[in-house]
Amino acid sequence: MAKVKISDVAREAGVSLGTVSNALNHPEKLRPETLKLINETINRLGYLPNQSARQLAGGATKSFGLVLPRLDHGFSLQIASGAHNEARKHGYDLLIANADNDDILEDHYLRYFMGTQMSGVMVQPMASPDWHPALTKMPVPIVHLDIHCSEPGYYVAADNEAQGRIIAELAIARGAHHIVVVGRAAFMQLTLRVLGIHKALALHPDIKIEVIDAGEWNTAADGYGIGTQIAARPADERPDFVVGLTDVLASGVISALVDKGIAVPGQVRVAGCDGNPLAWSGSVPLTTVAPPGYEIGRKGVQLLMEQIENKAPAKTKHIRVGSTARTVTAVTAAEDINRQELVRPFLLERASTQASSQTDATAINLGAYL
Amino acid sequence: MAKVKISDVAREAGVSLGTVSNALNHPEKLRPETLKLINETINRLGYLPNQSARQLAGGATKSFGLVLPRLDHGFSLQIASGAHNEARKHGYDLLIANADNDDILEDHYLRYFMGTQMSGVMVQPMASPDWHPALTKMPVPIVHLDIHCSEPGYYVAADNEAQGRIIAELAIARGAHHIVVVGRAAFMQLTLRVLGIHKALALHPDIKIEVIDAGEWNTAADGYGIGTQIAARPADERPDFVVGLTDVLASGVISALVDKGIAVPGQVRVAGCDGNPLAWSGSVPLTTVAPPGYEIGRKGVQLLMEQIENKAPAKTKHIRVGSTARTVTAVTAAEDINRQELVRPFLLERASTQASSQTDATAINLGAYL
DNA sequence: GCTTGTACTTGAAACGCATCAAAGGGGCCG
DNA sequence: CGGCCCCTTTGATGCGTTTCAAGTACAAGC
Repeated sequence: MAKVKISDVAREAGVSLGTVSNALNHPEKLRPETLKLINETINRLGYLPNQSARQLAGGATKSFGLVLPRLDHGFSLQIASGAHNEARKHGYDLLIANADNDDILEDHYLRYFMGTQMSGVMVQPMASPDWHPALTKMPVPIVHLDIHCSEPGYYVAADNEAQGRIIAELAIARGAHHIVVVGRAAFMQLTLRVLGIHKALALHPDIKIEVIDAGEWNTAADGYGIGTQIAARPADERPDFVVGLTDVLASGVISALVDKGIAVPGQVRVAGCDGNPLAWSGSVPLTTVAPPGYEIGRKGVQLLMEQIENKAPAKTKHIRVGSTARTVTAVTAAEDINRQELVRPFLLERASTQASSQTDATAINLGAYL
Repeated sequence: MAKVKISDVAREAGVSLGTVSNALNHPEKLRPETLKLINETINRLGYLPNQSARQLAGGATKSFGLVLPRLDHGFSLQIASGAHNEARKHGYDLLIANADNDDILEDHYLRYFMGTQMSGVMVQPMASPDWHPALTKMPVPIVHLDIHCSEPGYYVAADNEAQGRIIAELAIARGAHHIVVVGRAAFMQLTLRVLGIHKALALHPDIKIEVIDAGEWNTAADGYGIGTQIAARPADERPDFVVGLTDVLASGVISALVDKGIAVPGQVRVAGCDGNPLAWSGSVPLTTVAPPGYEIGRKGVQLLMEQIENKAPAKTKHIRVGSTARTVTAVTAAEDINRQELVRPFLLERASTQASSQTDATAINLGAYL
């Protein structure tokens, strides 16, 4: 049961070590008969190249690492999916690690990947990537996903503030008079969404706005609680438009309202803010703003490729990917899964060597989304 | 920007190579001052151990590989989640690869993992694992998940036939007279579910049963189509109980029925068959049979550990994990996520050196589930 | 028959680290 | 002061590859 190594194959095939190696890596250099003989021997012996040795001897392998905060969040999955397809397109493997909402683990896997001679690494960080500047200085290309900060480095993110604006304008278009925003803005992304909502509503002082904290984890149960509370209000204090900062929050709110006999969207409209078609299997349609996770993953790999191919790439590059508002049902969600290759959202790119400040002032044409 | 290696650290810290290595792997062997000095130097230089070299020199690392057919299927995520937690508990890392429904890729990643000196590898295979007996013979522990075949090897699977029985008994308990099963039994798992349903209904000849193919991919859209068709039937030809072989199918059926003005569950009851709380964010509750993905992942890692720790383990071990029927809503689903550590479903284990035939005849006490 | 060139093949030298037998440095006892 | 033992540190060795300069064999051209 001892592992078969390259020297075993060489001896068995009656050729030298280097020839077997060539058969694996530069088959065009070998005479067809030799190649055939070696391949047969490899199969007969069940030889499997030791990746560690290959990497050690040959430098980086064609594979990327992706560290995600959780796997059960549809948005992360869309990122993984986009990154996967783009990586395969360039002939790279993609390995995924689950940090399980634990920043120690996140750091651990990040170091692991960087130490494995991965060609590049991507993270969807839980906190700001100021978090460990040491890693950014490593000689391994790294791209931060779904986050947008002023540190030098490579980032691909959705424009969360724009998402807030989109939702707000949606509410305005629907003639809302009283909006309730549900959720705890614990993460930067959510904070920006709230900011966007406020900015958009600044022009409409007649619309009343209220923000309700939903508990630490923004779960559906939290949403259900808030929904119940809203339902209990006298009709004239009840909002006509509820925004869940997260789709599951919105979903919980809907459940509660419906349970209490309040018509959705008849009496109260509810919108979400995650746009998570992969996870949305609800029978009731939900209008939501969809940050393009798939596209973020794709762009992330492209940035990695760019760093690999250019010897002296820009030190900093920020990409913002636009979002779209849409109504998803289980049916459209399923279609999306098959259609996602076609998605080509509006992109806004900027590259510079030290222009972190520039990238913060961005005007996105919202008209196209509504 | 050249990579810092262990010898750089050693020189800089004024100690020898082996000492730095010890600081990394056997810190207890070092004098505290030395350890501190080395750690400081490591941080100052930004040294990151080369995993390839470590693995090459030191043999297998403490990490497992998991190959999944898709990431956007909640069931696979539950597996990943269970495997992750169990692996971490034993101090192992878990790396995940997405085979993207492509058996070439599945094979590719499997070989990749085996070649990387992983301590063990798990697959949720797309086809039968007869598929590549060569890999099973490799000197790397391997466990097949969610599949149950007669080949020697290690398997952990849900009892899909029992799932069918559970659903059928649920229908009987609800007084169903006419059951429609929706879905294409393209995979072994689905076939077994249908078989279980038929077996359970064999005792009730008065109940009419009908199986409707839903198209190749069993999508929500397919379910919607079938739902529409069911709704269009005259009331007396309409079933009073619909089983979706998949949760998304059931979801599509519900959408269609509701759209056409048929009350669910008033006029027609609908049940699913995936039990996918992680993905279920619908506002309408769905009753479903939940194959314990989390538990399968957990058991998979345990089998891996067993193979690693025992020098001469059983050559074959099949584990079947029971399922539970339950009603999930977005709210309970979210709770499940936090509660999954506690799930301890009914287990049925068998171990033997050549008893592949035994394992096929299994009686599970269904009473406990209903 | 000798030279030059072409097409393959060879094997030794890294790659960066873990390991382990051996050496070093005290402290303690006789 | 010598001998012992224990705790800590050393550095040569090998892990399984890739790479590449050097080698071989053979054919064509003179």
